Amino acid sequence: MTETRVERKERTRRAILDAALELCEDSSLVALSLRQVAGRVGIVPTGFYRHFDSIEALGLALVDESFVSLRAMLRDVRRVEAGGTAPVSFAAIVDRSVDTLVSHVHAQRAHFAFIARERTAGPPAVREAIRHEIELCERELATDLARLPGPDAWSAEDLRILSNLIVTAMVHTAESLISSAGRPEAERRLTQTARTQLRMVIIGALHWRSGQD
Amino acid sequence: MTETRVERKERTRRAILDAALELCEDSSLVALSLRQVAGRVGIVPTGFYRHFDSIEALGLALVDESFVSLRAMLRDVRRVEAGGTAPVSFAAIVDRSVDTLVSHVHAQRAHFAFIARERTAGPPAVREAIRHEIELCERELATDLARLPGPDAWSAEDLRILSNLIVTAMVHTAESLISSAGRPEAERRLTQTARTQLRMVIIGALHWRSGQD
DNA sequence: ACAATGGGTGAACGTCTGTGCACTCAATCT
DNA sequence: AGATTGAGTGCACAGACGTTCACCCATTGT
Repeated sequence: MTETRVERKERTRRAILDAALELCEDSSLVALSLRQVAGRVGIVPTGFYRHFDSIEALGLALVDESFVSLRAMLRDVRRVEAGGTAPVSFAAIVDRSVDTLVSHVHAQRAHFAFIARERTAGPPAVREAIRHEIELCERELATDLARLPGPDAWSAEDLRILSNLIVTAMVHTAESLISSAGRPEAERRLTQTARTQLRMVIIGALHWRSGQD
Repeated sequence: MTETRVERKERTRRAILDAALELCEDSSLVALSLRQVAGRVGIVPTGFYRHFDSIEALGLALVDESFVSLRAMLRDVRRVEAGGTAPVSFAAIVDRSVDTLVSHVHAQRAHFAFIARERTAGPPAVREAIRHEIELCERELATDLARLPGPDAWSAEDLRILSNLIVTAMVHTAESLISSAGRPEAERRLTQTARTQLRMVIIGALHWRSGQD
């Protein structure tokens, strides 16, 4: 016996998740059929039920999996920010953060594409799950920002609003990166755009409540 | 005879467009079937072909229609900006612009929801059409911004990047407004968030290239 | 008055869909 | 050793799907 029973089951489950991720890449979960997935995996349609109750349940599992990738990215970004004890410039933080985003989007294309797509087009339960996860990310970002120098004038509400803006911009950047796959010059351009936008936002936030008319 | 022949055809065409817009509201175009649409309209499935070659062609027509609504909004925003001859504050421009966005999203919910959803989840041709239209909007916004006071330090590239950021934030605001339908307090909160974000971005842009570290 | 047009019909096709049910048989438990 | 479990099978069903074709018949152009 080279494989235990639970191992074999887990392997099939993984194959189903991978197949689903690939198959819905150019449409959406709502257009994905149980039979397509089973066919791709190499099992009979009814075998699918041994692992998931429905395509929607599969979708929720894919949400979990995708956000593991996204949180890994956030951890990397945070590690950069808190890197040395010496104070670093905002511009440096921005550049490193964008680089981290780009490399993670490359490494986990399918997961980021899944989130971007199903966020607006998935089954209601999937949409809601993604919305909730993103909200958690925004809250995490807000507490990170609170630790940065210069936020004395930022209220809790301002932090929430700023985090929301930054996350929105980064989600959009990820979407664009995904749809520009394999066009390096377009990607460099997008990267530069993201850097500039993030800097503008930070500068705006730093002058917030002091530079109003 | 109360209706001419072309009128009757146009009426059926409209009914198809409306039915499709409603039916794909809680899924996506890629999950919409020709038979569902025909059934809702009250014609036999084959009758569909008298008006469109495929669901995808229908989708492209819906893109056109939806962007008529979106451009009407942009026209309203522009009218506010260029309102009087007296110089108005950026804050006032922002407030009025956000109000205009909110009221148009209310009035044309289905169109804005369609754009937001199919932008990432529609058939490839539809996605591309939407991406292209949004890019045109960004260019228009860039030329509008160039006319505003204070942009002496903004290069053409800066304008493009700034427009992209603003459009992204507003698309996101529209998405949120749509998914918060019928919860007035959530809507007011979103409106306030959008206002603050837009102000932060403008302030950041105004300090751009002068307040860098 | 007559012929042509074209929006809408209705049946039929082959294919794909989700799901139910009885089954096998190797891995696991007792 | 023997009983149990459970992942995967195979068949069958009813329904939805896109598309074809020949067919109406009211509106139109002549």
